[in-house]
Amino acid sequence: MSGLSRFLSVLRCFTEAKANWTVPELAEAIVVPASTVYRTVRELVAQGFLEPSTEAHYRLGSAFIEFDRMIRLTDPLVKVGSPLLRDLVAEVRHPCVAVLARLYGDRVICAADERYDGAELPTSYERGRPMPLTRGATSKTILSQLPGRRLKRLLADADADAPAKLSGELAAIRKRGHCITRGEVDKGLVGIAVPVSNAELAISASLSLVVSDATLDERLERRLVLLLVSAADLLSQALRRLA
Amino acid sequence: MSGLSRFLSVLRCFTEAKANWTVPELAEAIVVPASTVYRTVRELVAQGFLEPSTEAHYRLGSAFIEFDRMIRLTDPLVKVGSPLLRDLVAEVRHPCVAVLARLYGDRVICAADERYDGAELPTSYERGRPMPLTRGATSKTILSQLPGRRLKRLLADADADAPAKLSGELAAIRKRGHCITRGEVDKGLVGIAVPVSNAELAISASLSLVVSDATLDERLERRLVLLLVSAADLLSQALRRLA
DNA sequence: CAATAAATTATCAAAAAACGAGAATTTGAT
DNA sequence: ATCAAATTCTCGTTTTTTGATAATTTATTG
Repeated sequence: MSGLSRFLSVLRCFTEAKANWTVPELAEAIVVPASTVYRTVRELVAQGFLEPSTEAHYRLGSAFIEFDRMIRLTDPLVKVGSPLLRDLVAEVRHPCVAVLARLYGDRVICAADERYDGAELPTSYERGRPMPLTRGATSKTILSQLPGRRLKRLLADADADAPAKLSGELAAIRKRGHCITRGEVDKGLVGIAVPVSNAELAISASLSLVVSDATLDERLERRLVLLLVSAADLLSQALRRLA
Repeated sequence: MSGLSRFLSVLRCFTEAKANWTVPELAEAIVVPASTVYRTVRELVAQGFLEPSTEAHYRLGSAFIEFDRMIRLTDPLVKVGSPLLRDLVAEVRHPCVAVLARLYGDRVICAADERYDGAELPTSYERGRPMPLTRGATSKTILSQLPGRRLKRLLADADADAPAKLSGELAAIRKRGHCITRGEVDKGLVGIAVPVSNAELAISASLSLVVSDATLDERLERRLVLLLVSAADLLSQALRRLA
């Protein structure tokens, strides 16, 4: 282990299931001598990525909150997209969650979200949560925009026969301009997504709405697609202005 | 330069003023050979802390969004405090910003905030923004809770004669249980803060309200102090339940 | 599609830092 | 003050990082 990965192997231990670690616990988990982990943890604490918690335990530190703010302030997709999600959800006037997502390594991450006021949809999509690459309208719509070589490499790593399974569907998304999937990510929920891209800023993302399958009729579906397309258009324009 | 600081010297370049960097620019800014910075940037990109942007430029990466989510899900102060801020602001029924802040190295950082619906207060306090250690009710209230030795060391690094200037004021906060400052951070704004602490979780924080000086009369001030004290009490109880 | 410029990665020997086992020290709770 | 646990320190050894340069890849433009 070396360089950054030495630190990440520690940071990645901090999960929702176990958010508090002692040094000996960390040492055992990542199979590294305690004296080394003490040194690593000391550096992480010094930089604010970890902080002391209950005696001898550590938790994630506020540096992440600081850098997250910097992203909210400077990332074009987040900065331009967040207010737009608010408007979109208001126009929808129906329980839903709006999501702006982008590629994140070999997964997709939600970079901004907005819930319709009071909507209690049990959706997996929430800001900062990595999601599967090949399931759901949000992810597939992102994949549909990737250049061939990049897509191929990505899918090869994910799943040997993914390219074959997906290529038809991705072509359909490119043709139709949107993607609708039912229950692929969360049972009983429908995802409707449209592409958002800006080559200059190296952004290929998707804008999507998640609604309950039960409350979605054809008429509403058509309306949501139209709203999404128009919102994505505004977003793309705003991004072009930034570039 | 070595270890983590090598990576941080790159990440700290990404600011609101300049959020996009090329490798040669970074190399010049931190005075390190380009070939070294290329390697450093590559590692940061691989871990998601940077991502490619406009041709040959880089911006902060989504890993920060991911870790920030983990903090929102697991940090006791943020997790318990956020819903409480919402309730507090609703009860205030007056333009204000509620802030939950904690110590962050030699500064104070806002870990959660909530604006009264539609309030346009031009306050500096916002989630993730580091603030000065010795100015404003929010910071002073945190300082007032620190053990003597820690406080001394902290103030010595900040300002040679800070201990003398502040000790009286901090004692007063400990006695009264709250702190009110006018225009110390933002002109025309008043900060009202109460301590939030839990020794078991190693939390010493403050809960505060920022309101416009012009709209604050004595009667309102008393009400806000009472609301804060009661909210802080609820928060402390909830934290004790977690510990 | 070739030509060109720019960005990025690879190479490799010298220099520096990390490693890890154990000792020494600090810290925190009685 | 005492004790146990946590943390830092020490230091020879091993491993990585470093940085100048060369090689390669990538993107652009005629």
